Amino acid sequence: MRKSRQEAAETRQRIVDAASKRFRESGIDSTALADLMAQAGLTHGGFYKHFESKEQVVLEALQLALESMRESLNQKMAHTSGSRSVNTAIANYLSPEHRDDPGGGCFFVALASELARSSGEIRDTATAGMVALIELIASHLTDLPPAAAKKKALVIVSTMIGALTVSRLVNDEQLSAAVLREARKALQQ
Amino acid sequence: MRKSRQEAAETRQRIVDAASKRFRESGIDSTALADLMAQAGLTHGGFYKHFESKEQVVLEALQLALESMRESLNQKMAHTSGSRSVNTAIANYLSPEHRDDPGGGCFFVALASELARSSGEIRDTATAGMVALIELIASHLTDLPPAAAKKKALVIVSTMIGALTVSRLVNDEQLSAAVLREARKALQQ
DNA sequence: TGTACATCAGTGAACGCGCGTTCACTGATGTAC
DNA sequence: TGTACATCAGTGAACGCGCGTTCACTGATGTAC
Repeated sequence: MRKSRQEAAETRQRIVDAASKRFRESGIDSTALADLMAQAGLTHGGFYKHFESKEQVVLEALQLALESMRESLNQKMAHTSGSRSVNTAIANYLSPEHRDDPGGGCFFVALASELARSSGEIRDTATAGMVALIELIASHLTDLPPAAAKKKALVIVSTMIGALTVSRLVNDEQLSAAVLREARKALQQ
Repeated sequence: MRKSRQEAAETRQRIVDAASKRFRESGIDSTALADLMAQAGLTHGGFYKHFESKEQVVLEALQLALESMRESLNQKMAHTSGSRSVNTAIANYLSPEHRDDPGGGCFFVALASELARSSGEIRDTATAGMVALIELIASHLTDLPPAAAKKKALVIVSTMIGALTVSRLVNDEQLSAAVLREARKALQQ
């Protein structure tokens, strides 16, 4: 039952895609490899034909999610210029749609606690992804000199991550919506 | 080897204390009951003499941590009045000491992702704790009318939680310190 | 107050389950000639 | 281009381990009289 190289590469990609989504939805520890493999239409035994360990697929899933968030924000920000584009990014990030789609959303918020306890390459990759996100926002704050733009971007990113976290945490639809709305209003200008 | 009622109550308290700390340090799933019991100086078998399930000790550990955070903030805010007291709360929350003591700090940040995936009483308790925290902050924003104070408190709490999350997530001491500092500057006034 | 019995906090072994990982096997694909 | 062999993607069973939970047991505490 050997598969062609292309099929194998596609399989591998399907596993990483599934991992990236399921980890964000259910947490890393709570997601079994058998579940990922089933999601990709396979049985669990074949996992190690593609990855050395669970940790490796975590790393690749993280990389994929970070890249995809960066691209998505970049694309949305491309339509407008300067600080208006930052407003667009904020509005997209702090939307009910993002809140209700953890599997397709920000990896930092979906897995903040697990990432904070990680180490090695995963921690490094998460840090690099965070730096890239901050720099992406800062680079669009063209009204400010670079140093001030970076400082402001730190606050914007912190508030975005915190507000999304809180909006997902609470059980109360009204409060959840209010958190997103007020954070948006506070950050946009 | 039966223990007196008082000793048993003390044992129970020790287990909840250990749980509250270890859960925040290592995550709920990653903390074994045997570990909690060892922390309390016991063997694992006795756990069910005090609790019905792991979920129950999670709930009580959460309640304890929320209450303790509320009390600690309240106490620190009592020394000054009005919006100055909010500055004190912000400074304490967004401090390197808090960042470096997850086991004794904010439960929301230490376990955000696990709490967001929880349900039932745990979710309800987390929501109530969040509401209480927001109201605590709002009640000290005496410059503003209540509705505006609550809206502002939502943003303050979001930024505090986000900044602490980011400061713990990144691997880079300078960036971590800058996030805390800039968030503090942005929120204080 | 003292005595006899019931209760129950704590122990340590055991159970059952899920999970990461390994392994022998299959048969289609890739390669060497 | 065709043939023979090597490779290897995927299967499904099995292993080993950790963990939540249960259980029989112990002996000190609590209670009834």
